[in-house]
Amino acid sequence: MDEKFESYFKAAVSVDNVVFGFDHTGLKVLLIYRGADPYRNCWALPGDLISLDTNLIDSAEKVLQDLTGLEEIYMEQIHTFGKVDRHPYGRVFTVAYFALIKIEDYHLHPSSWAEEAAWFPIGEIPELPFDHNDILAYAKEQLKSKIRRQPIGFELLPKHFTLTELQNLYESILETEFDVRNFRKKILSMDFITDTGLKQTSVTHRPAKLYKYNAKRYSNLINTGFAFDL
Amino acid sequence: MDEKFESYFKAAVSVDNVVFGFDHTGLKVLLIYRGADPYRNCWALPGDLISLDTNLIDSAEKVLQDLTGLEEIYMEQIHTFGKVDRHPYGRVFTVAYFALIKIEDYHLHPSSWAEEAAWFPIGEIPELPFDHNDILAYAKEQLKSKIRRQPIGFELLPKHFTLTELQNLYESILETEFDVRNFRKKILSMDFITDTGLKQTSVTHRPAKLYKYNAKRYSNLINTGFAFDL
DNA sequence: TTAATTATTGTACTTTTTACAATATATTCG
DNA sequence: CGAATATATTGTAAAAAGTACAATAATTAA
Repeated sequence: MDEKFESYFKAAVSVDNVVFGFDHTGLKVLLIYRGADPYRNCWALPGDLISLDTNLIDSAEKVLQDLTGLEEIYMEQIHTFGKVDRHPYGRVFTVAYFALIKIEDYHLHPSSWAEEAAWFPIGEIPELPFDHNDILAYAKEQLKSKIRRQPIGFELLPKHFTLTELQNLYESILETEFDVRNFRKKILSMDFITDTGLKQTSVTHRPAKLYKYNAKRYSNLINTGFAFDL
Repeated sequence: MDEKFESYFKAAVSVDNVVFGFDHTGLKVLLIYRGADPYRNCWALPGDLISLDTNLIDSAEKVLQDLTGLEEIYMEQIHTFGKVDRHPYGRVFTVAYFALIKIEDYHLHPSSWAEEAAWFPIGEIPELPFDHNDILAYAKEQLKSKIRRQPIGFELLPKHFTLTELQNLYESILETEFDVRNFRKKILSMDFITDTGLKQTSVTHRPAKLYKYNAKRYSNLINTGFAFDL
């Protein structure tokens, strides 16, 4: 390699994950409490610098797996942030991902980081270090946009869910309201949300039917030119 | 900074631009003929390594401006590629952008690179170095998806265009066909493509009316909750 | 048995999408 | 100058999708 290239090879690249979760109180984001400099003792997005011998996507997945203990998490790269002064230690580009996890599953597998992580309601995010507030805002917009056109909402719900839960999820993320009858009609007409035959238990009122997402049917539909849009 | 961080600061980051153009023969991509190593004497996406003192977006814009001489080019970041072995000189992440330019304007401002750049029809792209073929494929998908929901098709057409040209553009990019009457009805009903009062000249048949995109009307519509979708 | 709570379902109306072909306006050529 | 050629422009009826709206059903708790 020519010497003139050397000056370029002095940057670092990190990944930062915006991890979304959902429960009956609404949409939440997983933040970690930093135990090391820079910005020690701050809440921040979970992320890490990338080792030179690790692929980008592997690095993003590893951060999440260390943090949650979960495998097969829905992740998507959303944007790369590269302002010159965004990191105090030097030139650090960060590649942001968003991830959707089922909060229940997360509680089942606490990891070494568990004590230092917490869910924050989307409306109560504190001031974060670096440009993490920007990243989070960007991720939220992406989620709003993606969830309308791709069947990813289910990633935030238990495997079996009620239509009311599904509607609450959409209303919460899209910050809007749907008519109960029309919402159900539309969802069920799409034919890839199927009745499990089961019902809620331990509720103090009429139990709702439990449904599940049928990925196979969805991909069949896609192949016929169908486009999900809510 | 702690010494343990030093090993991370040895990566380089580049930008690569997928520049789309359109003429009556269809969608085209601008490639450059590399005059320097690595991959000297190959057609490739126009891109460059990022200096440590340059913001990401500025770097992407500079590459395009050097190449085309144009200012105010429509650009959008699409994805970051970071496989370990994608560059022969070391660990290089690349942030890909797509850009839309009016081919006519480009011809008006040849730059220092002009002799080494050429438009390739989207269906006749040669084998490219690095992972540029992957980047291009990704960009093409993004374009297909974006052009349906955002009024960016006009960036590829002259300021004044006919509805037939507009329809050809959409049909070409989306690889589908529209009914002439329905297409025009839909486009014109959106109310932000306005008649200039002008007509084509120098055509050997009935001249078509010339229209233009009205950005102000579009943003007004957006504020009323309107969503473009073709 | 009644009260309380949430789940579930249908219909008429409006809007949007779709399918489909004849007429209009310009140039070129004989 | 008229005919041939080439593309531009326009409407309507039928189907599908979206919207607005409220009564009944199923369960637990008192």
